Amino acid sequence: MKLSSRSRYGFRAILELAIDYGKGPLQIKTIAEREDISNKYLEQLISLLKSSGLVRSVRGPHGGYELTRPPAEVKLDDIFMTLEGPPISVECLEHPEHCPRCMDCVTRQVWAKMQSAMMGVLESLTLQDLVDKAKQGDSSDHYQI
Amino acid sequence: MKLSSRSRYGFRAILELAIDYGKGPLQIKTIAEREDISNKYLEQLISLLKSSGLVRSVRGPHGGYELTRPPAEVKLDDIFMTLEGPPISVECLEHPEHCPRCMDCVTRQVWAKMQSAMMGVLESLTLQDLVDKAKQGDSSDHYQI
DNA sequence: CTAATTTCCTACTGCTTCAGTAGTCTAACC
DNA sequence: GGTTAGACTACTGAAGCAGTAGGAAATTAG
Repeated sequence: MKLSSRSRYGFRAILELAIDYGKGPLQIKTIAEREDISNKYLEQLISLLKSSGLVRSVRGPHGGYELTRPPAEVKLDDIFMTLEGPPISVECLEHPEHCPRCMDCVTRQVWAKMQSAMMGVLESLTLQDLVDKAKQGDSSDHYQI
Repeated sequence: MKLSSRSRYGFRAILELAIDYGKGPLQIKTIAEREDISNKYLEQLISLLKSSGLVRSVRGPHGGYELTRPPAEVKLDDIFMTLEGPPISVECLEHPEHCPRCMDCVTRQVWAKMQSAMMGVLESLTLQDLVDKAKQGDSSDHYQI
């Protein structure tokens, strides 16, 4: 159950968009530099976010990407589902009719519990929460000598 | 984040061992038949469980496998870690020194939360819990007309 | 109109992991 | 000593990951 770098990079990228929300579009190469991600690869990841409607693009000079909604209205589960799909994806969770013993399958209940535990975390957080935490971390740096 | 069939099969197999705990060793082919898993593949999965100490083997005729401890003493996180490794494995969670920005990385905190949410579920359950649920499911079948 | 800038789209590639399959070897029991 | 189990190693097709590459299309500035 390794987390893909698609998710890791994707989250960091959209967090940059959240931090700069309201300041106009942010370009791929800017994000790529800040987060030290390959330009071309990041392009694909952001296009995922775009096709799911979380992000909007502006083409041409001074173009780039920006969030379609304010960070406070973007829950992390939307992002995760876009980049990674359902956490703990199992055939019998998504298509119960597929497995004949599904109804009384005990292990299935375990997967379901794990899945809802993860979703609980993701649903309880918004991009704004992350932005706040990030800024909080920044300001603590100012106290350094 | 798809759950591997290694975990799915492995859990179902060790659950069979838990159900028959105390009745002597259970053979690969028996488990394979009951759970409809390839004989040879199951062999490998059980050897994983064996090498982590959860399961013991008896060779020769009337041999097979059995749990080393009673089901009530086997927490699900032991099994999961053996079969699948840490849930949401990320380099920066296991080796924080690897990433320079780890200390104030906000996304890292999200992965950590998700991981502990999943571990919480797995640590709160034992094989005995699954056995009880499975038997409960069985007895409810008896009420069918 | 044109050139520059930026996103958009598709294809390709090396690598690793998954999900098995196959075959032989070793231990235990009768 | 033969049968019945597990033990161990190697191999394989398929899929997904993590990029790389290259050009097309849109937008803006001059």
